[in-house]
Amino acid sequence: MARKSKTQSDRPTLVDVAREAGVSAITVSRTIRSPDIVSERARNKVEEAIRKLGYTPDPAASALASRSTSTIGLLVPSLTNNVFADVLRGVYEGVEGTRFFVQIGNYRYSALSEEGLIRNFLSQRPAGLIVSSMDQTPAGRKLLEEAPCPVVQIMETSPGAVDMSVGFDQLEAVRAAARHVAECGYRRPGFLSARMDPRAQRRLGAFREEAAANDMLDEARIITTPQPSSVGMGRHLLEQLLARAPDTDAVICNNDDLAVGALMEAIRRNIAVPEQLGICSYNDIEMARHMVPALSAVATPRREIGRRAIAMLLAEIEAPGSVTERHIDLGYELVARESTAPR
Amino acid sequence: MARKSKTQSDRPTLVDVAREAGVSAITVSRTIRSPDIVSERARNKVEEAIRKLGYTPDPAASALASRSTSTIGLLVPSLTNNVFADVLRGVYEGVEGTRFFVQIGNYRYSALSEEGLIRNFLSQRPAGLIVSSMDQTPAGRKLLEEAPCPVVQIMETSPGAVDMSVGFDQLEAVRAAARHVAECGYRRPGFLSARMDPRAQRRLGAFREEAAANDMLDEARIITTPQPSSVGMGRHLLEQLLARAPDTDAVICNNDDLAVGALMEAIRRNIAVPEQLGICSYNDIEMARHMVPALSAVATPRREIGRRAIAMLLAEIEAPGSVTERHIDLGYELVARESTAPR
DNA sequence: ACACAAAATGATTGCGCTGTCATCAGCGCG
DNA sequence: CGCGCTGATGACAGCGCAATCATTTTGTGT
Repeated sequence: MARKSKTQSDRPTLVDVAREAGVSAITVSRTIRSPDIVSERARNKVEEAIRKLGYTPDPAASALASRSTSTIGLLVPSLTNNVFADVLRGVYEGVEGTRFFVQIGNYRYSALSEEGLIRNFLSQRPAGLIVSSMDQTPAGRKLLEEAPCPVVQIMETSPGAVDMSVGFDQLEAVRAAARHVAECGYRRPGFLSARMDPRAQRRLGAFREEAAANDMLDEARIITTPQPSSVGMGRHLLEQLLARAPDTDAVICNNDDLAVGALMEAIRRNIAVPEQLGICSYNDIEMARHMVPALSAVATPRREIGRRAIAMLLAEIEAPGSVTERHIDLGYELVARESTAPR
Repeated sequence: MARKSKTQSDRPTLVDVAREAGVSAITVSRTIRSPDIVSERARNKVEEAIRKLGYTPDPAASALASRSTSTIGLLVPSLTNNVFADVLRGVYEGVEGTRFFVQIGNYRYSALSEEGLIRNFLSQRPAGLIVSSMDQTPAGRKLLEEAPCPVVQIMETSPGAVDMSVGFDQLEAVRAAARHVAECGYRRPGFLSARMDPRAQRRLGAFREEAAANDMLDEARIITTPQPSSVGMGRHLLEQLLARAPDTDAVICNNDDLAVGALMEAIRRNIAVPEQLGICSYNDIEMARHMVPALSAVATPRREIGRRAIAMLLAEIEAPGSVTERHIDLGYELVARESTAPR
């Protein structure tokens, strides 16, 4: 207990390094955190000692003393969803090589557990937070507003963002899909959607508006399920759609899984795509373009969202207030391929 | 500086709660960590005080004092790969509701950066570690052997596992695929593989053996690339294969992306699957069974691997040495569907 | 050579919690 | 009625680092 740490079988500490290098502990701390304010002589000695002892800083002690960590919290509603898998990749690309690391919280599309996770993350004094929606509970929102760290909300555009945001106009993107289908000459489009979280609801709303504007809204052609999205679900939903409205001539799918599933179901039934049935997907993951026929889709910048979110966060962490462009709209792109065609 | 923490604008501490509840700080600590050794009276008072003050423990202080965290490190070679996405889901399912949380490290199929990540994670005093291979550098392996926490190696079966392991026999699984193709009567099978990490290499080796045993090994039909796997890559590799060996009558793909890509390329070229070309996939992600034709595949227990790995880890953390079954073989399953058929 | 600013370094203290013992109350039992 | 025992509680120190302020060294201009 009273032994000097040197005698402990444990890892070396700052003090051990300091002794080895013949400097004070704080100098060691400084050569690690801001080498430029330490003389070259001292720096060399310290670095040598660190190498010799195999020293690595204890993040817990650092966090306690400095009252902040190198953790960036990332809240996503799902791990299953390909969309967030892509966002995640972008995020990890962005943190790679920095001193930060990411911790993922999955709130499973439950605003309540999202609130819990926010509370939980915040209690860890994170360096920054990325959250995947604007749909927090009032308490959750308040926590974010008062968070002692930068916060980036992703996926959608700014209205109501707490601090910073990166995304695109999801509603406009869906409208673009509906418009595209209408412009191709399809007159009786359906809409398939799984997992009806608030964002999916809003997208459906946007579809309704745009369809109505083109005088082709028919509630019977809107098929949704609260269950998770999957290729199998896409097949199932198309099956339902065709049972309820056999004369449907196009279908907009709320994501790629569903679109692939719908396409496969159409092929099984010998329904010609795009002639008898147009299919337009949402998000455009890599496989969509390789299907036969290749899927038309609204491409969304998922990976880029992750990258930019991290970039903003890091900039703001290094120099609070330095980020001037606090709300980024990355846009979307309608990519017409073979699964829709002018008729 | 000399102010009592009460005056600080900051969050309440253990001491604040203790004062509020009229007990000592350590009692508060105990009611949080092991409520059963605290009298009911004290527990109630403390819980009340915690609620009143909105206290949350500071994990950094806890980690420093107790010399251990609630972090579980998860090292994966890729975030893009669907296989690890599934493992990840299993892992997150497993930690949900526990006091632990997962931190992911992506070593991008580089044993060297894996070593760095191991070092890095270990310096955080994790509660446990999950690593996705047996292919560490010698130094990396040594670190794992001496790790002061339980370690689970996943994906493969035990030979050479450092501590615990969960996986299945990858080589036997590939052999099963080759055998299946042979049993269907295909005589000139090819093999497509992307991202030739050590595991992929070994699988290719197993294919070679089994193919040779069935007298149908032809090096010209083995097409690999160091690049990442994707559906597009699957199309590309099949294209190469057919250019080099047009009489190929079946193809075993090292994962589902490639298989889907190969299938799509075959469809584009009007090659009848399974009649002219049999396709057998590896892993069997959800979409594989929904393709037209449905893909035959060796199904691997990815999600279950994640779940079991966490389960073992948590058991071992709670009671070191309590886990008796330290090497779990979850097996695989050959699922014959439409993309292969007896001829 | 000297004064003075700037740069480099150091001593001290405390972050919030838990490990380790010591203490104390309550209880059954001879 | 006091003994020892168990279960509950507390006092104290220290985990390893960084903030703060004090001190020393170095460099600069005249």
